[in-house]
Amino acid sequence: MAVHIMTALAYVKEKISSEQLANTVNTNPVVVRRILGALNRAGLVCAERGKVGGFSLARASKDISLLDIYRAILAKQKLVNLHDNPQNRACAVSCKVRGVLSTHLKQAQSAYERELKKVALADIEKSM
Amino acid sequence: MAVHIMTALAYVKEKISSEQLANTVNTNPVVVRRILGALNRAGLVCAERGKVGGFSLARASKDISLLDIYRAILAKQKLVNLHDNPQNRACAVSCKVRGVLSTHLKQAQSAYERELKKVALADIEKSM
DNA sequence: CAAAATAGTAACCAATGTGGTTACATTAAT
DNA sequence: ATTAATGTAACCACATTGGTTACTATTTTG
Repeated sequence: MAVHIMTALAYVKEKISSEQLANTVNTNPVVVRRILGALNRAGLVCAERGKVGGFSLARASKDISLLDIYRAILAKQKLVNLHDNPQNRACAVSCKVRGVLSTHLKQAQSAYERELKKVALADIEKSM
Repeated sequence: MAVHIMTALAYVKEKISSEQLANTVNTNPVVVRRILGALNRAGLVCAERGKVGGFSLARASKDISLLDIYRAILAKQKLVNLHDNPQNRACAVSCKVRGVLSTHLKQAQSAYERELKKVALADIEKSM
C-alpha cells in the first residue's frame, strides 16, 4: 500500500489529500494517513495541515528507491526471524545455532535490500 | 526453529525423538512434530513411528540448503506481499501498480533465495 | 498378546499483528 | 467563525502463530 500511495503521489505531481489517496487504494483515509505518517517521519513525503492541506513527495521520484519505502514502513522488522525460545545451556546446537543462522539471514536480507535499492519510484511511475 | 531442528539432526547423526528435539529448542514436542511434518513432506527428513521411532535426515547435510528448509516451511508465502484491496477502475495507478511492483518484488525474492541456496546445512553443522 | 513408547493430528487457547472504523483534537485558509 | 484537512487514540474483526491437551495409529519388546 505504501508503494501504491507513493506511486500515486509521483503520478499526480501536485498536493493531494488522504481522502483522494484512499480512493485509489480503495481503503480508509485513516489507514492511508497512518502509512503517510511513517513515510513522513522517514522524510519521504511532506504533509500540510489545515484547509487545502495534503501530501506530496519530499523529493524527486528518481531519488526515492523501493528500499527507502521498505525501510520507512518495515523499519525494524526482518524478512525472516530467529525463534526466541530460551537456550538449553546443556546443548551446543541450542547455544550456537542462532548466531550462525543470523549471519546467513543477514546476508540474504542484504541481497533483498540491494534489489529494492535498484528500483526508483520514477521507474514505477513511468510504467503507469 | 526448523533450521535449529535440522541442525540438531545433522549434529547427532542418529535417530532422535521429537521429545529430545523439543528439549534443544526449548519448546513442546507437538510444535516440533508439526515442523517435522512439513520437513518430512518436503522429503528432508525420515520419520519412523512406533517404539524406538524418531527422526533423521533424509540425505547428507551437505546436500540440504537453507533454501530447501525455507521452502519446506514457508512454501507459498512471499517475503513481502501486495495489498489485495479491489482496484479502482477509474485510476491508472490503482490498475497497474500491483503488476509492476510484483515483478520487482519477485526479483528481490529471488536474490534472497539465491543467498539461502548458497548455505548448506553442513556449513552450519560445522560451526557447532 | 499386552504394555510401552513413539509419531500424527485435531482441537483449543493466548498472544500478536494488521487493516478497517469511529471519534475527536489540531491546524490553517477563507 | 466556518470549513476542510492532518494526526492520533481507541476499538473491533480477522488471521497467524506457538503452546497445550488429548487422542489415535504404529511399532517394538517383554
